[in-house]
Amino acid sequence: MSKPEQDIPTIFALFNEIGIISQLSSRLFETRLPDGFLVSHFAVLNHLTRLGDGRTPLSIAQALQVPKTSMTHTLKGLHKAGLIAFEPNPKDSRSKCVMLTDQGRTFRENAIAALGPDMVQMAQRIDVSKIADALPILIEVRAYLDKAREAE
Amino acid sequence: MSKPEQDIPTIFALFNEIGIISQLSSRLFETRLPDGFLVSHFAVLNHLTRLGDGRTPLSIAQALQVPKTSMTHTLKGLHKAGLIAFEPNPKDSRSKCVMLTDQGRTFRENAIAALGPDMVQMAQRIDVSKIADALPILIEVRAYLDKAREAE
DNA sequence: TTGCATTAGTACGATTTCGCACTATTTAAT
DNA sequence: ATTAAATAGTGCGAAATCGTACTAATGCAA
Repeated sequence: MSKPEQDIPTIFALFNEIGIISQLSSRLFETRLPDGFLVSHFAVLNHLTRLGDGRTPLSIAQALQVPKTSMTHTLKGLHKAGLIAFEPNPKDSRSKCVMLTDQGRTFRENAIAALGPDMVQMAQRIDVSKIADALPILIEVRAYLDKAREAE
Repeated sequence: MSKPEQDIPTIFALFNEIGIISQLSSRLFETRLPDGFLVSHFAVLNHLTRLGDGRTPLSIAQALQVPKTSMTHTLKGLHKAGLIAFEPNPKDSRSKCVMLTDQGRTFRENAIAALGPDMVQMAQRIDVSKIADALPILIEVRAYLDKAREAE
């Protein structure tokens, strides 16, 4: 703790691994999605399913840590595919609410099912309890970066 | 171990966190790089510094897990900026060797220095020993995905 | 040796991503 | 109430990313 410079290589290594795993998992995931859909699309559907729909584009963008202009584009794609619907935001007419359609929910379920075999295979080859052990610090790092970004 | 389906949510959570951390750290990193440079550029310079230059574009692409067409583009940018040089590959004339220039080495050092304050601050707020503990499983996951991809 | 499959790299085009600038609306201050 | 500052979302343009298809060189087999 006395010499934080010593810790820098460890932090670098973390970001290095995370960058590559993110790259690998996204690409693998996308091969399992229907043509024309990306992880960015799935991430929105998943977010709305897990935390509830009716959220605004901005709040989704912040949760997924992408610029709001990117979210506009992603939502446009989901809307064109009929997976989400827009409703006016009764509390703020500058804004909108993003709603999941039935097709959107089905799409997410199918996507998860399509990944199932990969996940099961991975669960058989990797000690998942170690992943569970690693999750808290990752969540901590995420929260830290999130705050550091706000404070910028 | 008996019911891998139970592990799937844990694996999902891992990829979820990793995706967001990757997003956050890349964006933060890029704000510290000179204008026009991205994490993809730094990653190549860093790779060549750590493991030695003289590698081929394909081997770099595989190490960083990006398509070779993306690597062609990234290398073009580094070359235009004078940070790398190409030499013919004596063992295979289809290929080339990517060499670091002095400017390339300096660029990497400056980039790391520019990140220093962020890293130090993070090392002060986060228990880095927990990061060190988490690294082995991340490396294992990376290696697994890497193999799973080859076997595709 | 000859021929065929494989490999390294690239050109090209489609799409994504994202920063900047803008409009419309809301909030806050006086 | 009026005005200024902040906010939500988008249009636009530039750049990155990546899949497909191609060329050139290599390796392998008969």
